[in-house]
Amino acid sequence: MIAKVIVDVPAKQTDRAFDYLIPERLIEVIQPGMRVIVPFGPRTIQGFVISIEEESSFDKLREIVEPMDLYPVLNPELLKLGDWLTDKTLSYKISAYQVMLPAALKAKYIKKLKMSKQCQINDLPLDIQDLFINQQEVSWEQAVNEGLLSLLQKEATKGNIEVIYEVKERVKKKKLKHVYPLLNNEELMGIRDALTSQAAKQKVVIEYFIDKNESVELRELLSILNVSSATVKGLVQKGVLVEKDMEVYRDPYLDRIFEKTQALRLTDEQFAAITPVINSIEEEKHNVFLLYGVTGSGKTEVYLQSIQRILEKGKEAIFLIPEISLTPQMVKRFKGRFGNEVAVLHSGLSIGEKYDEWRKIQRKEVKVVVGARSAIFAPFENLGIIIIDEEHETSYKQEENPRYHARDVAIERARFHQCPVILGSATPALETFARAQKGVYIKLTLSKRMNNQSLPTVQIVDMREELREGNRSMFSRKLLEKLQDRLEKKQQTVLFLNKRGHSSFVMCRDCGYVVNCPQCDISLTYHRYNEQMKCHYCGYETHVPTHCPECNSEHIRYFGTGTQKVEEELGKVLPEARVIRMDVDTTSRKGSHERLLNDFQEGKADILLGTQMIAKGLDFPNITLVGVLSADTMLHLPDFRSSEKTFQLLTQVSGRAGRHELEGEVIIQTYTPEHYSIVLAGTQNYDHFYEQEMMIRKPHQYPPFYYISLITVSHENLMKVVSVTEKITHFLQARLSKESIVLGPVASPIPRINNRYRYQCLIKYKREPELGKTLKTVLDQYQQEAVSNGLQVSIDVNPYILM
DNA sequence: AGCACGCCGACT
DNA sequence: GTCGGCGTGCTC
Repeated sequence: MIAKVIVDVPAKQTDRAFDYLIPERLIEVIQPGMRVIVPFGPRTIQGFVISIEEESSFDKLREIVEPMDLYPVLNPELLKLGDWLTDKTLSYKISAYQVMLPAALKAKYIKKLKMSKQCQINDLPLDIQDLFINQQEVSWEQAVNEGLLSLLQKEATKGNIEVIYEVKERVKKKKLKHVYPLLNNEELMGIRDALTSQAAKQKVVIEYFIDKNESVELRELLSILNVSSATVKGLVQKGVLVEKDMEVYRDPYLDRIFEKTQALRLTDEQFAAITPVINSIEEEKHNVFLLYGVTGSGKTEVYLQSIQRILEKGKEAIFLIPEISLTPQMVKRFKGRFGNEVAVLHSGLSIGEKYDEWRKIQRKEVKVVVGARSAIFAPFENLGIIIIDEEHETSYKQEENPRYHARDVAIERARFHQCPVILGSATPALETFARAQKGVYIKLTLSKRMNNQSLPTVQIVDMREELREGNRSMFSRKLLEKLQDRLEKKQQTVLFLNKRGHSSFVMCRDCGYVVNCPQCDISLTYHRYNEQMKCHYCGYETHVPTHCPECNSEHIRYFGTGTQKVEEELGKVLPEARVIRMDVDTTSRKGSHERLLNDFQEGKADILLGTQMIAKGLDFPNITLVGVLSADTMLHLPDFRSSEKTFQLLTQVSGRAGRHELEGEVIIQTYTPEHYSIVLAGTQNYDHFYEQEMMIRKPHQYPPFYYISLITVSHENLMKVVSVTEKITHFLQARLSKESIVLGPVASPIPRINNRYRYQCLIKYKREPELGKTLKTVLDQYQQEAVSNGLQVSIDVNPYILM
């Protein structure tokens, strides 16, 4: 029997199945979807069996060494999905399979040197003999470090030394030692009575098991009975007890009790929204729904009850949520409703923890997965629904290969399972809303907040005006006044600082010189804790200069506003306010995110100050004021979606206020109060924004009117980059239809990263069925060059970031 | 991706 | 004459 195997070598030439002989003893064992260890050239590597066949056209077949799994890690659906993913994202098969699995299943390779069997230690040169005196094998690294590599290689050609390649699992299954008695109570009593008085401790252990004749964790037993492991070992030797390793899960939520919650009564609107979903579930029909509901309109309850119905039908559900809003609050809602039917997958978990959550899914021990982007690949086999909350979030798009969008994968999987998809948002992506308008998706609307609470009132403050009237602080008078008011009323405020596109850079106040990265054409970001400036792209780090390198002025310092700075300023203007700051610095430690939010919820602070991460999901009754310190920082990014992103963010943040009994107020500070995305965020009118934005996208031929694909070329040599990009552009212009637009070559918005120049070519098209093939030819042509001369070509179909 | 094979310059 | 540079091509 032959296994077709995709090997773990992400390269153009190896991006196809290789045939392997299945040895006799493994014929019943090896199945499609399993990971196997195979010889590949001189190495041994990991591979995925994609199918099993009778024969092969290749005549020098080698054998599979061994399987790495007891059961397939990829089911037939996921194997097929891998093909689809490869096709859509122009990525390698192996990368597609790897992205669908937890990182723990990615192989680790070890290279070692070993003395051959026929070789005696005296046959080796003296320098090497030391190495093998006390050990059989020497790691490759050690050989390199001790500079013995060339000597060893010489011996290897003589046949005295062998090079071994080993495939290792990245993560071990966590195991705990358990013990249990082999005998029944009567026999145990017999043994007990036969024990001499010296064996008092053994007696204690036996009595424990007489009382409780079942398996117990060794460590626990030792601590309960206060005996040593030697005691237990003695009994094991006598054949009274047995030890065995029991596999356990690393459960990040182990000691937590989740209060059981019941389904809430739906409002009329919620009921109207859920009905078509339920119908779709009952009819096992594939539909895509857009659940378009204003902030605080109770979308989550609709999700929960849809999932409830899926569980009643014995099916499974995937619930996606952006990493940033995968808060403990959210987890609590799911675990509270569905108990241990829920697995949670997010980046805060260790590799081992993720692996364990994944195995719970694989073994059908859970029915619901709550997770960020990659949870879309949860290995369910009987999927009943996929829900994507905050579907407009850009984090659903993976920015490395394979560059997939979770929304597309969701729809593909749902099509396979003939089940519904719910895309939920108060501010849908323009593409999504357009499809809903066209009837491709079914639009379900929640226009009212729960408890009939009105949306918060929004005021836009012109910061230029403030400046003109002599207020140079970062708080407008209006915001300050409201802040004071909330302090007096003992109500809470959320202050939002949009840092994206506004990181603190170092600038000379005399000549305007900005410190840039010497290798990448972007400004360095100032980090206060070590007084250093760092490049976001290549990691270059340097001290803040004391004098301007251009004009030698001493007035060189950092600009821009960080959360720390705001916190300081707050301390000056409102010294009595208690502030909790949430940003990457204060939430990097595990669990600190949760702790800070808990503190805020419990009223231990008056003001919650933070970045993106507080824009979503916060749902605390006492928040009545939201302040946005600078609304327009991301408006000037070189991205056609910047207005959309600004509107979405402002609307999301505003939605944090007044979600319960108390009414909410929002203050948005801006330097461009006339910009439509800010004006309309003020009225919180998405429909209006949609129309306005569509009117702008249309003449510029941007999505949703056109699809786009982006090709980025990079190389150390600027001329090379330009000429290759030019060639690609011409090639595409010749190949694509007249209706399509090929733009370029142009310098990328980040024209240089790590000393590599970057040029790009943007394709806009409405219908281009052969585009995938054409782009693949471009990749085939130039990816070969990558090895020989360092040219890199990357293609992003439907990019979210044009950089 | 690794690695071997193979063909040309600068050294014992 | 050989050691070693990296261009080329293969891995079931």
